[in-house]
Amino acid sequence: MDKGHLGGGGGGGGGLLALDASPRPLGFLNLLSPPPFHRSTMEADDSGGGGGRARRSVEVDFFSDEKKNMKKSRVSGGAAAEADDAKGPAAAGLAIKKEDLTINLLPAGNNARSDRSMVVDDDAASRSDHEEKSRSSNELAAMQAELGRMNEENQRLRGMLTQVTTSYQALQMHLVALMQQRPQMMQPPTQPEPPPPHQDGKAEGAVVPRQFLDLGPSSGAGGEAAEEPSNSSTEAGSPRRSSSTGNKDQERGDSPDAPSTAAAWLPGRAMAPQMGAAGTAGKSHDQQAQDANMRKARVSVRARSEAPIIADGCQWRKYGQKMAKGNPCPRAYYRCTMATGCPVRKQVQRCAEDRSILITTYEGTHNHPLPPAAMAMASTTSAAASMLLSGSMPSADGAAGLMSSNFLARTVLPCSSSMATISASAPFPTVTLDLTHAPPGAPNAVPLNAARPGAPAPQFQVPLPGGGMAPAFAVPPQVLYNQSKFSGLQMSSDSAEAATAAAAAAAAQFAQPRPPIGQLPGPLSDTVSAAAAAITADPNFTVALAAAITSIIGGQHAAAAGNSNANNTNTNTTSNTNNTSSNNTTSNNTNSETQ
DNA sequence: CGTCTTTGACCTGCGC
DNA sequence: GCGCAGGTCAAAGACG
Repeated sequence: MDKGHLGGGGGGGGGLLALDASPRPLGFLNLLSPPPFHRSTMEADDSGGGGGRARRSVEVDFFSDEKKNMKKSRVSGGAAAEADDAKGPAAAGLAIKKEDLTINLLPAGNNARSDRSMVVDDDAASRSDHEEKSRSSNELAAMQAELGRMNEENQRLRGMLTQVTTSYQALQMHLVALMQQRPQMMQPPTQPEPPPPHQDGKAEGAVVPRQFLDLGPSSGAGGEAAEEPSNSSTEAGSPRRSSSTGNKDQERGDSPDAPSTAAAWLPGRAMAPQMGAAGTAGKSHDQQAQDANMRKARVSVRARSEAPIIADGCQWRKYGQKMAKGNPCPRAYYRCTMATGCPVRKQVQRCAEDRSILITTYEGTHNHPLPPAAMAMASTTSAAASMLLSGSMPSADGAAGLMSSNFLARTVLPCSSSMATISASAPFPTVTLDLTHAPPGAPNAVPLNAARPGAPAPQFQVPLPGGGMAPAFAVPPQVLYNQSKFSGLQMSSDSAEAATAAAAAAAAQFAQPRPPIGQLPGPLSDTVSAAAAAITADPNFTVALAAAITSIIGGQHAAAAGNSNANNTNTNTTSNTNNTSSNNTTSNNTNSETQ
């Protein structure tokens, strides 16, 4: 049954449901990616005017508002644009909060004033009445004072957020740069040019640990990154062996060197060629095997969602659909289109047992800058893949490796042994992040789309830590936390630190935001609580607040370390991250515990 | 007209 | 060697 394609999926494109769900699951926050605010996915853009992407899929984008704004700047490529948007939206989000605040609270205040005026004019008012008025005006004053404070706080947080966003962007770019560089360094085998002094990651002592940690992105010699050395920005020009990932032509092998390149990252057919012909190019068998595995490493995310696809911040193009054996639901194949030659692909399929569960499997590492919104997922997946590969690399030591991987999984997700599973038995090593099960203490498996009853089938935003990108699931805090830890521990790579930091922030987010609000003391408590409730009811506010708090927390950490948040991160990134990672991880734990 | 989705055909790997 | 299944290609059609 080769032709197992579903006849219909979207039938010609119907329409993308760019639902603008104002009510967003409070649970989702993308830490590192400041842009959680504008989480507008590229797909969202499409819904607007761009090409016919509208029909792409029924993704729910909670940030469609921002999206609309972004739409104008839509962009083709926009990494830079994204960055800018990241800030803008974020600010916008905060601004909105203020407005909401004003809307919710001022009315009461105005009324109060009116009442007061009336009281003044009305001498006949009873004394008790007068007292009551006075009291209310006092309350009003208090409230206003409180409001003012909140506004100031808001401003402050906004500033911090902006700062963090900036730092984040810088870090991201730095990471990308590193990722691009590394492949080149590790590619000597396939490149005629004389290898730098220590090129080979395997040979270089200093690099070894690093490689272990960096698998994801660089995938060292083999990862997609390796395949696409540095074509992220200038893919077209570089002579680079037809940047495997390059354009379709190249992918298809049209290009002269297609065999080695195109095949390089093409899963099915690529592997063989890679290991065979390409392999002969010069890599040792071990190296080849390693590369192959890296390429094959997959990260699967299981989450409940009614949406056909999760918005992970990246732009995907569907290139195939097939019925998979043993599952009545079709499997859809998507390819990242944010960059021409991006090797990243993902498969989306619903769980046969529980169709409410969406299984998204990522393969490969982006070879281009990612919008903040996409950083979390990307980093997480690459980190997970890295961990997986490093731990289960057949060539290294199969059994032991696998064991260590599982160990890591357990270690990383102590709260839920089922949260993450690592399988090396499959055709390709796969890490499965199961977000369908809430860890102990958590409300319980929270249907992502059910996070908010009234909300339209959402797409969950997965606050994956990794450097930021947050895929898209509205997961329960606990889940996020675990997720964060998972990523944090897993990633030893540059992104790992970011991820870790994000994780910490995430943990903190859920931990700190609300309590304070609910703890407002005094007679104002009721009123303020009501107002706060109204305000916090707005997902945007929650997100913004969480992000702000996150930034604060991050700042504290940084301060502790004697560096700014950005510096801290950058430092980690540039230097060897081992210690840093662990530190960050620790921080995460601490934060989470705090909560 | 350009871009994206659909979907039948094709390729490749794997088990028997 | 054969059949099956997974994965990808690419022509055709749909959509804005």
